[in-house]
Amino acid sequence: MKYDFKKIEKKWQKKWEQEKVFEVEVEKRKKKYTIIEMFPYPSGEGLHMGHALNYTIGDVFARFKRMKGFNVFYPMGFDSFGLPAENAAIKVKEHPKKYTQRAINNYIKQQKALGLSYDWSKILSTSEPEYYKWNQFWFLKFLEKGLVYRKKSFVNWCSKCKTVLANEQVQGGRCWRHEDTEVEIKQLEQWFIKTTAYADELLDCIDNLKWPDKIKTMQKNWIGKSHGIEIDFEVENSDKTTISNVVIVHGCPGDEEKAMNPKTRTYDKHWIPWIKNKLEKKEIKVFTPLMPEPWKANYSQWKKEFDKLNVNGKSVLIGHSCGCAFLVRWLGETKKKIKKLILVAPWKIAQSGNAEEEFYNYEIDESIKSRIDEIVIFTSNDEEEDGKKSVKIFNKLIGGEIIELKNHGHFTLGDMGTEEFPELLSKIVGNKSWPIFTTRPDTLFGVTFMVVSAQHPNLMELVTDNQKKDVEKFLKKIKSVSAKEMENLEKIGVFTGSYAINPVTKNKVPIYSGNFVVADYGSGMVMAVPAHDQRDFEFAKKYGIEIKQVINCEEINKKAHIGKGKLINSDKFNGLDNEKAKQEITNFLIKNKLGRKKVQYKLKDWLVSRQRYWGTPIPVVYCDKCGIVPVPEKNLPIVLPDKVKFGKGNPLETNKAFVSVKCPICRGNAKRETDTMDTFFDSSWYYLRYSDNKNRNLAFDKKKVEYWLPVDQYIGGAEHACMHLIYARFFTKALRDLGFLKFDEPFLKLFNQGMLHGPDGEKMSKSKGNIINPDEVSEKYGMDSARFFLLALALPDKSRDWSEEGIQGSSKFLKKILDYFNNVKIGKSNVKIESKLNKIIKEVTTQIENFKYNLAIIKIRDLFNSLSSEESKDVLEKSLKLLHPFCPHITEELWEKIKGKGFISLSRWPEADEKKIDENLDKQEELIKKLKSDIEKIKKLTGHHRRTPRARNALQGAKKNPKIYVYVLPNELKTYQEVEEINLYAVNDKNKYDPENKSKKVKPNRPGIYLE
RNA sequence: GCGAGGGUGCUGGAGUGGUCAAACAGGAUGGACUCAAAAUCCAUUAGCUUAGUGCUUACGCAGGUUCGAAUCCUGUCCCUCGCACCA
Repeated sequence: MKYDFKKIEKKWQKKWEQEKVFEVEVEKRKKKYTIIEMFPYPSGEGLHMGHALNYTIGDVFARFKRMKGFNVFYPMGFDSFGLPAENAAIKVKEHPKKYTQRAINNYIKQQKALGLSYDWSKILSTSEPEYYKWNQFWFLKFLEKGLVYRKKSFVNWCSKCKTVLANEQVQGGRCWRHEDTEVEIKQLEQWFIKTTAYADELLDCIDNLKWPDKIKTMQKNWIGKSHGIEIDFEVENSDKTTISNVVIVHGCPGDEEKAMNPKTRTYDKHWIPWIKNKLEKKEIKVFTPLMPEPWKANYSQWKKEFDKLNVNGKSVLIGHSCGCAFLVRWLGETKKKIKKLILVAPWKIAQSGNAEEEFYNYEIDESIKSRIDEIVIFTSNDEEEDGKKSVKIFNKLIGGEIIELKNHGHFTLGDMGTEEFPELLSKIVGNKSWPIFTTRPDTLFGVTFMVVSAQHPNLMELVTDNQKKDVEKFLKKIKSVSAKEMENLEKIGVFTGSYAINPVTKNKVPIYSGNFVVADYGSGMVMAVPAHDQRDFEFAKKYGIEIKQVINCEEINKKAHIGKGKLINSDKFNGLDNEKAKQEITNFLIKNKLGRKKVQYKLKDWLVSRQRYWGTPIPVVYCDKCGIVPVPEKNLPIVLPDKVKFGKGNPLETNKAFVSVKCPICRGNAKRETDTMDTFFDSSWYYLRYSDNKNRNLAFDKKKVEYWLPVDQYIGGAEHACMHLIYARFFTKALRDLGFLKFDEPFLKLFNQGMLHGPDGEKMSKSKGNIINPDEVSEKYGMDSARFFLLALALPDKSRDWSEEGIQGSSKFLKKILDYFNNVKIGKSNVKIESKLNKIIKEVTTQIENFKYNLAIIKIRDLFNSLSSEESKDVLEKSLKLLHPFCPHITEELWEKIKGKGFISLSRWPEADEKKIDENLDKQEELIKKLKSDIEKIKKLTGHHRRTPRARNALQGAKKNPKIYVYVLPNELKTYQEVEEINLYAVNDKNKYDPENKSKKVKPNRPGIYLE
């Protein structure tokens, strides 16, 4: 019979939709099960068969869990912001909004045609203001909490995407979207999210997740936690010890210090005496002038005092707090040239400062930065708000490097908890000390050189005039290396001219710049121990650097010695086992304040700003007076303007109406941020929004989120291991700490589906022309056939190739089932089939539970193949149910036929009845099968149809169409009873007819056969 | 280089100590049906041999453990995926 699959599919898809079969609501009493597939980016090209496979894998699971009695939450949405829409807009001149809407509509249509059981009422799309309003909301919350910050740093830029990229989006030095495009390193100011704040928790929770091990290890490696020690190495650059003097201007204390004597007052204390002492030991002249009446500081009085000092082009000026305000004003007025200006916790806000108002109220002269070699501003994460504002004010006009330290408050003794301020010291003397991270302190005595990253921002500070040419040549050379060569690049480097001093041996070792050191891991410089590190070894061999053995082993010739051993050449640590030495040396360094224990992560903060249009606008404005100002929550969403000009850079920049705004604080003129958010921001929390997708007042209702989330089963590709999946985990934790969520992890279980390749075994792509279109397949064979075929092909997490014959086979099988149900007589079933059915129910249930769909399908095939022309209604129903998750349409159709009403989609999954399972029946069946096949063979060889040469041979000496006698053991008589066209005897049968004594050879399960 | 997972018949892919020449499917070959084809059904599909039981060779390669290995162990080669100079 012919079947109109398309008609059946349409019929049921319509019914499911009309009767809202898959729509769910919070039902406190029912156990929920949430299944979410990574939502797609709606591409204009529509779905191909590979997508169909991905969704079907989830759908089978959802249908199964639903039948198992769970309140199944299975929504779908669209990750609709993103570059392709914008690029299409530029190319075909269609607005991204239109393009996206069209693509989404097409997706929905296609997805519905696949027979997926989504609850479409929960749909969302990230490019709608109702959604991205909450992106902006989260951004502001993060900002408040200090989880978002803006920083100038070295970032990755893709020239094709025309935007910066997050670390996670750079793969092997290339853009994740453009495998042929090497990213450029640029120094830019960008927005970052402090994912590193959760590095430890992200790492620790991984083990509790039921995720594929592969993904778990990938994430662990990405976070890359390692324990080690940071050792301070003094760095010497003979060219740069050219400071004539250092002047430190203290801040302004409150009135209470007026009466205090020099011993008890604090304003010229905290780190000032310490730094003075340190510098004087290095024979640097230090002035720490006491300014007149600092509790009511007056600029001209201070100036009089200050002018007494010899400030010249080689001076370093340091200010603390309002001392900074003084220095900047003084530098502006006198137009003096100096070497360095260092502002420590600067202050420029009159209302909250201790000095007279006129002291602060002056215009900063921007030109001073042209007269100073280096400007540095120190601040702290826990500085007061006005202090932070002051930093921004100074930085905006005179620039300079901002160094934010942790828990230093206003850099007074109480705030810092110590008078030591080594960061300042190193800034004054020009990075005189570098902290070096190592996990091998046991080899410290074997350090024979240092290597600093060629990309390090402070590299040039180490380079002496003599070496400048060489270094520049080297930098040029490594820049021209193509991405391909990067893969097994030779380690090369160049001497910088500077030396480092080993803190324990006091040996002077050369500092090289090398292409194999990562700039932003550790401090960007490594201590090299060529005897015990392969990389260092190669480098040392190449440049003829000394190789000093410190762990006892054989002569080192071709390879470094990496393993264990006892220490040698290591002074008082000699003879120690190297593992033991690690601890001892670490303790020694800590005791002598030469180093500290350090945990180092590979994970970096997430760069979220993008210089593109089609994304969520970042909700801040830049005000000339107030600096960076967050947009008040009540003004959200900041809607992306429709009317923009595409083509040159970010269209938002040229949109005046969007850019020019009033400052929310001072009402003055301000500029809106034109960067948009990385679309991974959108996808970091969409699963939460599903639970309450229409809420206009909240991102989601707490009760709804708490019922439906976290996701029980998440399904998606492995390519997101270190991107989406880390961001989403971070988000969940951050929102938890902001009080929005109660759980720690978004996705309890994760399944990675495999990929569907084209018939040629290649990845499906338009350019290869091997794309299989689901619409066409469904037209030809029906969607159920396609689903059945795709899932039968391989384990769902393995990749597979599409094949036309394959789907024909599946289609045949389904037709057979339809035929069978059209002809089957409903009556009684025998014990055998009952046993088989129950056994298979048991197997299929666990197989689906464990995503072994292909094995489940094998069993289901076996089951249907064993059904006879008459079966009980119960057997038929249960069999259909087993098939339903895979082939939802035809099973609904057949269900209607035998049951008359209701949806099989909503029926209960069958339970296996253990009592009915009889293992022996199976074995018996096999024996019969074997005997039947033997008889078949004999008949063929002796019958009329002998067309093969073999059959002709075999016939010699045998009668045509002989009678067949079969002898079995008496207890097996019953087993073989049903084999037709033979004469069956038990070996001890009285009536036996056995001229050749065949019965003597009969063994258990092995009948004897005699032909007459 | 490191980490993870693999290598089974013509193909996809089951199988983790005997019941395995190896599920299930696809392909191929032969047969039944038919005037013929498609569809359907049946059989065969490592080699030799027998009516049948039998024998030989096989689960990347080479060894080992065992009464017995696709399955356990050791070494080795190859493939796929991920990270990539992380100190």
